[in-house]
Amino acid sequence: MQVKPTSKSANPGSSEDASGLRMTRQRQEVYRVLLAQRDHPTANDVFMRVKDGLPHISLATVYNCLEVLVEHRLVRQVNFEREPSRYCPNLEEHCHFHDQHTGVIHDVKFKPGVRLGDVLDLPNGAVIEDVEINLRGQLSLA
Amino acid sequence: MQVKPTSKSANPGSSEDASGLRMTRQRQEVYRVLLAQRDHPTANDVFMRVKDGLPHISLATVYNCLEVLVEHRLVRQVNFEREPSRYCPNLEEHCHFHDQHTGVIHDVKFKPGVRLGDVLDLPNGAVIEDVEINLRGQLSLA
DNA sequence: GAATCAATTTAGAATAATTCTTGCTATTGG
DNA sequence: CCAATAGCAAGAATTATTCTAAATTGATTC
Repeated sequence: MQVKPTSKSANPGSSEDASGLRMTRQRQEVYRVLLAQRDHPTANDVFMRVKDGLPHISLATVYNCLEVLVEHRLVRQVNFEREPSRYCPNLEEHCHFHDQHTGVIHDVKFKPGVRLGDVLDLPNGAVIEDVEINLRGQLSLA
Repeated sequence: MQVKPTSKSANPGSSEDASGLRMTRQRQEVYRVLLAQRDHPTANDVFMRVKDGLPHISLATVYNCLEVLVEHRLVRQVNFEREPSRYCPNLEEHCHFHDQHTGVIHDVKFKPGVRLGDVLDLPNGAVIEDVEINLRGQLSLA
């Protein structure tokens, strides 16, 4: 029934940011919350924080927003074992160290110049799309 | 009702193996299945395979056995994203490459002499208890 | 401004891997 | 043999996440 040309109805120009993502109020808030407190919160943590600014937001929406932000590579999803996913706005190549004493997750950078292929005996022709390195241990004071 | 046919029922004489684990028939079967087909099966995969030899085993028991084997470090638990856990009897230090084209998970060894501390900018005083490295990508034929 | 129309949000239901509970059986040490 | 402990089975419970369906939004075109 639509006689519409619909040429660009789906995704109007000025509503998207550089990564092609429509920045709705909810997505903004979710993203803002992640940037504001970089402690690798879970979806539920984010939910609780976002409610300050958007009291009517639903948990499903938080999940949707996080999913979209991850897809658009503005945010990384961090999984430790089978614990609830955590979210990290640090886009630098880095990995995660879970201090099991404090529960804190630290970002850990690679030393400069390190390349995976130098370190791992990768199968021939392997094209790596994604790397996830998770460490568990503790920070001894000694 | 039965007056105790102890001698050969389920668990012959020496009950524990080197790792202090009581090797029941169920744990044996679970472990055997993991060793027999090293394709990183899920708990449910293991369940189905074990049923050949032990038709009455329950899924809960498979989970229990896997948990115990992991605790005793005879088996490693492998988690990719939030997918069901997989189990790996390869005890060598290694990591995992998930070929998203075939779904196969390959074991990947470190190149000889590589140490984490050489590669990562670890926090001062970090004692690493466990390392998990997961790669995703594909094996290009070219 | 009104109509349009896909994208988005929402609330709640559904899903599914895993864990827990309970009762029972087997095994071990005394 | 007996008591104590460990392990097993079946099914219920848990829980992070996803799905569904209906309502809303908002950019664009008329």
